[in-house]
Amino acid sequence: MELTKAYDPKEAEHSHYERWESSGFFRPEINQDPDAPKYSIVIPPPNVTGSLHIGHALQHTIMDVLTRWKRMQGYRTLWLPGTDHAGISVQRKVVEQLKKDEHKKPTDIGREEFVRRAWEWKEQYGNTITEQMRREGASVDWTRHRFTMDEDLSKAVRSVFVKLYDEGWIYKGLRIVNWCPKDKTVLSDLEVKEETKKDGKLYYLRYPVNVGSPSSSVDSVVNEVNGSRVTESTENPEQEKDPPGSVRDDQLSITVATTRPETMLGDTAVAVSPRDERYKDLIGKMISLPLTDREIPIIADEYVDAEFGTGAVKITPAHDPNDYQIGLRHDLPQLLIMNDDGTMNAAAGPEFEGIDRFKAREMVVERFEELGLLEKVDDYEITLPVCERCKTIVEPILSDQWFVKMDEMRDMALELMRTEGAPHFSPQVPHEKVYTAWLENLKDWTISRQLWWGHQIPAWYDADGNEFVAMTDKEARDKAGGRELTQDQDVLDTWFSSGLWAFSTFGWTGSEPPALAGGQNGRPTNRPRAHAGDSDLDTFLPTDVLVTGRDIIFLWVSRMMMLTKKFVDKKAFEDVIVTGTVLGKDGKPMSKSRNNGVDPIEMFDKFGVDATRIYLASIATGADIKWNDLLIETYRNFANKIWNATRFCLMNSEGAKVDHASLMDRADLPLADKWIISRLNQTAIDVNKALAKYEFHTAVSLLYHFFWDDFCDWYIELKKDEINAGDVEATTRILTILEIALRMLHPFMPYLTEELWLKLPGTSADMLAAAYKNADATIMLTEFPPGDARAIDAAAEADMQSVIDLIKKVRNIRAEMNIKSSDKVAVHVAAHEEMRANFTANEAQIKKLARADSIVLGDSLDVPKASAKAVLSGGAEIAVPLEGLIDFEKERERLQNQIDKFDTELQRLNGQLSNTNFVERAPAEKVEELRDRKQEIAQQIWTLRSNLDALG
RNA sequence: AGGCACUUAGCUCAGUGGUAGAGCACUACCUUGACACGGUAGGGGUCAGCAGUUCAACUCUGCUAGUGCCUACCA
Repeated sequence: MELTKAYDPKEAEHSHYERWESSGFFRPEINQDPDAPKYSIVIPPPNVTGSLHIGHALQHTIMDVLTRWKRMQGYRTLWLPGTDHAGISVQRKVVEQLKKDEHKKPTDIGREEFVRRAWEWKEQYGNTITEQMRREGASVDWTRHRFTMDEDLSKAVRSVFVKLYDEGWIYKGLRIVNWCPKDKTVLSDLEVKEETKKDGKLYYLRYPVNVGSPSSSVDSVVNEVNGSRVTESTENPEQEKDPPGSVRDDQLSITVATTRPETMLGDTAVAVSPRDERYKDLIGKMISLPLTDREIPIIADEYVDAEFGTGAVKITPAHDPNDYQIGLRHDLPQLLIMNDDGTMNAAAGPEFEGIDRFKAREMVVERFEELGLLEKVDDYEITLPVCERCKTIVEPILSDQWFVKMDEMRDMALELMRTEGAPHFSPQVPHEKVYTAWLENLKDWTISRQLWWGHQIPAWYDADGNEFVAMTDKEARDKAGGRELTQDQDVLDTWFSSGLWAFSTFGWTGSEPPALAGGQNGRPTNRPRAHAGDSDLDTFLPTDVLVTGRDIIFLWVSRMMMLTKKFVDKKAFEDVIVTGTVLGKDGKPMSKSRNNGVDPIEMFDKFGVDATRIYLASIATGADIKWNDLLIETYRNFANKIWNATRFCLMNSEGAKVDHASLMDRADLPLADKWIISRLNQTAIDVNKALAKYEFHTAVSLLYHFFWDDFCDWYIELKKDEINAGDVEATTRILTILEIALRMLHPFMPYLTEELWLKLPGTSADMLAAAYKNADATIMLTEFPPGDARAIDAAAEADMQSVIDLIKKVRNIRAEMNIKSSDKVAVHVAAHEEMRANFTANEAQIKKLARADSIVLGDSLDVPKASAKAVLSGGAEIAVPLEGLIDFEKERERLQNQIDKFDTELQRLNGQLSNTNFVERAPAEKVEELRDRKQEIAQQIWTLRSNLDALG
């Protein structure tokens, strides 16, 4: 069979996936072993609106490597795919479409029609990412694909809501929430990001105090304050340190500082510190709030920091969370002055009604200036809360919303961490600590959203506003005694349904036991084996590992942990692998605005899926990485190397085929074969260990160097002559070694390895792992090489090292002495008997790779002066006679160089060994090791010196 | 403000209480019957700085500097 000269990834990517999928290879049911242990992963469901980005590719690679590895190990393996309904994102797409196509607003078509169109949108565009996942080679079980708004998952959502409500863990109430005026919905704290504005302003507004019956004491306070602190000039440095008390004597007033002047229209008090001497006597007085006809009190509250600003704070309970709390303490009215779109409402007064909040801000400031009440405006760097998705500045606003009480759930999660260390994070530092700390400070979770797309809240109201929470409207009506009810118009936060993902995807609906018998809700199952008759919930939960990014540890991971514990009484997952961030070429996070994004599909096209995958796997777990195409190129080249190594093996494979028996009787095999078998098994053992620890980069590095350095650079080169000569036994062995190596590479490079494996002579369905007996031939169902410790042959490795050392030393001489590659040399070796025997046994290979025409072995060297020399480890010495070719100056330099290197080491060793502290306190083994080393080096230096002297 | 992490070759990054590594880049040679997406041989590092623990520190501890991330507050 003839392969093309260079590997073309597209060829291999073309057909295998479809065959794998349609053959059911991705399904756990492919496993015929009734006692197979299970392995399960649920995918973090990407948004239906999303398309694949490099972060997905990274996470999917890790999940697929684990899934394929475990499947090959014989586990009943499930990687469950799915998508998230992504409330706001989809809603926005449909709104845009509606506006563009029909110039309509959602309210023009009504809720029912809108939701119908959202489904339509989802059906039409929502599978972009699932198609892209096929390209990635992701071995997910598509027959178990779930969508967060599937009927069963929706049922699960309602069950959870009802249960939490009944237990008092879900409540509805008026709170200050984060409001996005563009999306017109509330957001949870986690959906709000911060943006720093350097050009922010701090406005100082003067509020006149009503002096109904001024007491003299007030006057004196005022005067004192005024006299010592008030200054008009903003340039006065005094003022920076010591802000003005700002109560003026001509018109008694109090100055407040604010970054949001428009909210003064909703002020219902001004607060000062109870310990602030400046204002002590103003407490209880009233203020005529400018631009309104309202009078508001001056109150004292601990919250106020006398040192900050003017020491007086305007209180707007309906538009600021802290003010809200103060308002509750002092029983202040809560005056809402904005509409849901960020414009001012009637309560803001006729002058401002209907005006946008930012325009209103300007107007308020202008009016204050006209009234002589704008004391000053300072530049002020401010961080603003913005909507994570649309970047609109979020407005804190008083609103009636649904919340989940988190204290008990938090305790459950903390308990799991404390008692079981669950989930176990990789890397553990810093995530375990961050996760725990976050839980400890957890606040209630706002779960209602003012959207139409999503799970409508299963709460109904009668005409009097009584609340009925139930699974269906019928149930609710029954509860209400048949009265006419209307359902709550809000939907649930998308993360509410995602929080159930670990168990809702396995058929849990909360009402009945899952379809497949067994599976009582909440029954802990500690059985190690998963049996065919069990429900998915029993079989696959807890899942083994969750692979995700840092950004959703709180948003999703923690909630899934809590809700799964609460409703199924199991851990959602044992481990969490937290991937790092793939940064753009400029070292900054990828973003549209920076235009530094990397499209994984482009990478697939340019370098191949396998090269991209193994590159992504080569990034240390959790580490951020700056993107660099050159690195993928390394693995593109690696793929080509594998391709060509296979090509070489196949070129001369007449009569040979993969045969594992050929590696069994190792004792009689040539050194190179013993050596490569030893290396192969050691690599397999180490790769398995690395994967078990989620050290994917270590596994990649082991495989890369085994394949490239050991297998290609040495083994193939050593065996080349035999194989080219048609030695069937030698070819059988190399094909067998190659086959095992391909299996180890498969989880990382599925397409290439499948393509090549199928081409190897002798591969067939008979070679599949025991659990997959009836499946068609595929590398993905062969056994992942476990590595056999008995095949590790230290003596063979040492002998091979000796041969390699010899060849390298001769090559070095050749290169440094500028010997043409076509010129053969004679190699003289002085070595002890055992070593000589080793060299004799491998003479042909040494001659070939060192380009020597003769090897002269003896006790000592007997060569002309015009020879280049070197020492080998193990006390041997070599010489290459270079009659007429030698450059004595160059040779002297070369020898001196070698001496210098050894000398540096010798100095260090001498230093250590002459230190009595070291000799006495270091482990005897270590001391012995250094003494041996010193002796060897001293000997080598002596040899090199005498060679140098001999040159004259 | 608090917390955490990072700083290793020109670049991108691994790594370890006991001789400092890879890929790319660089230098020289090689179109040798698998592969130029290749081969061979090289050059290149006070492991950010300072102090401490230790027989021994790139590795452990503390401090300093720079970088990045997270959490909270921000009238």
